[in-house]
Amino acid sequence: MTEKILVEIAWPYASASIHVGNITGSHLPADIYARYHRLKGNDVVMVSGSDSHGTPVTVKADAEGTTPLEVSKKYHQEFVELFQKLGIHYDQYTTTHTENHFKVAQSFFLALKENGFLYEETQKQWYSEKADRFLPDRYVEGTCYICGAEGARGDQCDHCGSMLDSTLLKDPISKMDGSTPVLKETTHFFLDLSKLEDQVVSFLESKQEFWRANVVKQSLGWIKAKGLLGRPITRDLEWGIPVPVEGWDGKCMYVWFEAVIGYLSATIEWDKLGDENAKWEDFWLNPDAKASHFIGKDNIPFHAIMWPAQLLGAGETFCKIFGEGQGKLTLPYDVPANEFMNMEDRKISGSKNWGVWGLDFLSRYDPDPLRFYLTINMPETRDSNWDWDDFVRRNNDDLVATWGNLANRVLSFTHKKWDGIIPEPGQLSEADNALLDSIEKGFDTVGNLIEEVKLRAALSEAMRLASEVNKYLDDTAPWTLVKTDPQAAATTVYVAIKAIDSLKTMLSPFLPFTSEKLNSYLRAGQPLFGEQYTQTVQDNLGEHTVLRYKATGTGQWKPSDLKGGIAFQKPEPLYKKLEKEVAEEERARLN
RNA sequence: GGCGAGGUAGCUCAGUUGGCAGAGCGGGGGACUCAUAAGCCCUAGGUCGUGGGUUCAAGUCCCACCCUCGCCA
Repeated sequence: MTEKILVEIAWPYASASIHVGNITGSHLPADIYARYHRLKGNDVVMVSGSDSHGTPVTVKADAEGTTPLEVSKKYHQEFVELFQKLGIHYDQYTTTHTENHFKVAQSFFLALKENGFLYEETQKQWYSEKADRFLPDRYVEGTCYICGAEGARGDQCDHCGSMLDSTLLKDPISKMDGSTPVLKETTHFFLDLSKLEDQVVSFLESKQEFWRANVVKQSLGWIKAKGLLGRPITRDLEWGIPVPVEGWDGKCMYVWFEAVIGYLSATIEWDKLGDENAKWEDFWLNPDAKASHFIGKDNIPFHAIMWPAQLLGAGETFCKIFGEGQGKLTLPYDVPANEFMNMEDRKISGSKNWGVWGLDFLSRYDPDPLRFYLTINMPETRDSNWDWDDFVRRNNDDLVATWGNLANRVLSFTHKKWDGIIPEPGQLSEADNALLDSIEKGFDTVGNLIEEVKLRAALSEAMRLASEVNKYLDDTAPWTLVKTDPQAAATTVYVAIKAIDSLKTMLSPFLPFTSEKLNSYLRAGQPLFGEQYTQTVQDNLGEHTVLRYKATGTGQWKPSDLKGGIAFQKPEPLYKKLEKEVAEEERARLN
């Protein structure tokens, strides 16, 4: 049965470069999952985009003396370039600053309003008369009213660790312009989460056996602690999506509320730009569709509590207001949140330049070694650590030695002794069949692990199978056999090539570039995967670039059916060994 | 402070319902030579964060504490 698989990745803020922690946290696991399902023949749509709105973008623009639009466009272009070079195959990577997203988000807002899940409330907030605007809590500094420490932020005091009520902060100063802010009343829309609490709780309870423990337990624990309270969904901002209600000029939707709606709007944009087979309704109004959110642990409450609440609240009314489709919006199938990756035992930090940035890495190294290291070290159950010595070691001792060398030794040997033609096998021995059976079972084992998003284990299992082929070769020793029994040696080599051809498929979600290269040796003109391309979209807000995917791949998640007698080109090594000194050089780049 | 996750071999991590502590890599030794001095075989190693408790039996269950990370509308 063909499944509808929606793969949704947390939207990166268009105000800072993407580092290895971001990649291993969400984009990479999502891509591996999506590629696997594409090979399985399922209908996959993988969506995300740049979060163009929000305070970080505005702050960056102020700092650089430019506009939020320019800042967001610059980072968006950078992200699109990175995903292409790293092979993150988005069907639709867009931005939140599009006419389409505005319309979807506003319809969503109005659906919640019509269904009675919004209310208005007036609160006091710091206001800079100098800049003529309200200040986000974390951009107000002052003296902590609990411990008396200076330099406390409006939302938290780093000295005593307390969460603060920003309006009680003493001697406040605006971090944006250095002025002394004043408290001013402002009215906002709130999402009435208390009315949705019961539905969210039963939704989470239904996922208890299936979702990762940290996701379910943290979410249920949060709700149990205080209950779900109303939460503001609008802010006093110029830059963002206007509140679609008369008399609300100068107010925009809060990004936490608006950005997650991007999953829906990106799918709708994908539909509009695609052919008649591309239907957003198949993924959003279909209870059997499987929608998974790939996020970091900091984002759990927004995807496991807020977003389900938003979807439940909008319900069938969204379609009515939006004017397309009919039915209830589908709730998430899974939220496989990852923990964090540290850099050389310290937290990754953009401002301290402590990290490895995706594009910078790819200017010196190939994408697959990065994907390999980030997968085998993925922070699935606890924080993990990027260590340059470990990177070099994993590259040389695992990737090159176990898998790269296996492919190279077999293909080189065959090319030398059989003139570049895969030999015809004779009768298969017990050992031959045992190896091929083992590999065949691997498709189920590895596939199931990927479906459960246990990607470290999945990759380890595939590597273990590669190791099994190495053992098989040493046991059968075709380089000796070829001197005494050429037909037996031919059979052995054929079996080994078939095993490698299968492993290439099994590893291709993880290592797409080198798998494609290996595949091209054996099946010229039959690529495993499709192609990425960019497209410029014009609308009332200007133009934006989207990254899209053309599904022209021929790869299938099943054992090799390669026949003897096929000519193949002389192989080149798939990976490079790295000098040990690389680790020292790279560490010197930090900070 | 509250909630959640994590703490197991030198390193990175597995350990399902309690039942003789596991893997990969690194270290030590060996046979081979197709291969990127890669691969294969053998081997060494651990007070399972700490302290109590339950049990015939605890990495696993209970209590307290320590450390790391995240969240707290």
